[in-house]
Amino acid sequence: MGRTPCCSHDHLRKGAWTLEEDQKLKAYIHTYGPGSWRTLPNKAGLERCGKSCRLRWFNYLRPGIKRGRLSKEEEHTIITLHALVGNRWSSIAKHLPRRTDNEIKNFWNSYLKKKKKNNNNLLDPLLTNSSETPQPAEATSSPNNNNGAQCHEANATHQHHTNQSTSNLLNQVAAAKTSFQLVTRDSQQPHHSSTSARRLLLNKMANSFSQKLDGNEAAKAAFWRLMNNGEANGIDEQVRVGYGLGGVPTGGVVITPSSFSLPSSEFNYCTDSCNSTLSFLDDNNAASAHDELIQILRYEDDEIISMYMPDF
DNA sequence: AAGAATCACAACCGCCTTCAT
DNA sequence: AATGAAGGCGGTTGTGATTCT
Repeated sequence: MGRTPCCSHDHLRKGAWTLEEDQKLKAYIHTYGPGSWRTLPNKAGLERCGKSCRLRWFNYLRPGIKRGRLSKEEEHTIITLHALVGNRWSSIAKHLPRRTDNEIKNFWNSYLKKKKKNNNNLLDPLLTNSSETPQPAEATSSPNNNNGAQCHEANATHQHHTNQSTSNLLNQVAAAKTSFQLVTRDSQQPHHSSTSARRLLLNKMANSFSQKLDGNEAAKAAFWRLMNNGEANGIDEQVRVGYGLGGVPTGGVVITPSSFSLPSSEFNYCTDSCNSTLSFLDDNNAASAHDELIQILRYEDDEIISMYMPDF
């Protein structure tokens, strides 16, 4: 025998809440506090499902909720966190005080539509609604990816990138406004391993470019030159390694122009400029350090414009 | 000025996990 | 241990407001 039912769904109101209903809900919670959503509607004199009351309270009536347009900083935070954790709106919301997951979700969905409209000349699977876009027949799931939707999108992008010449891609890397983000499955790396993890991921990225584009070692060398001598090439990058994002089980390495602002207060990360002493890890060390790279996101002007799924 | 298109966002739906029974 | 509702969450829809043509 389980719990008693939350409420009979007969004769319950739906749709927009009236001012009177809001006042009843607020008055009840002010007196008795939130919770016990099962019994709340009856006690508060509301003809609503407890679930509906909870939603109304958390997304609209709760004190301290910040409404209105998101600031540029908040947008950056959302974009960055979304790149790391995906559509985990409640997790993202924890890093944006006074904002609700619903609001962030709404923002992202309308943001995506805007970006899709603005970038319709770019092959941009990350920003493309897969339900609206026919997928290539050969785009299949990769065992490296544990997210079905992202996997689908990522492989489509991978195909796109493999069709580009190395020089084209490196030119994009060289463009001051282009940056890459590497996202991994596992965030449980201890902080002290960040450096080796970063080196491993950079190494994989470089290998990926050389192997998957045209197998040209020169491409990898060029990639490293760009990464290691960014300043000399007019590139102003930083490499940041972040783990343990508020307990969210993900992490990543972010390579960005220094103008790209990460929510540093929310991350437990270390910052380290690329240097010329980066060494390639051997396979054994690599496996123990961090071999869970699942995707690379490409940014321009701080906005994600494509995603690359390596097939290591 | 009017209709169409787009945007913004509140609210609902359904699935999954947690937990009371 | 099994059951099933509550709670939490992400996806989606409906609708009023705004902008465009």
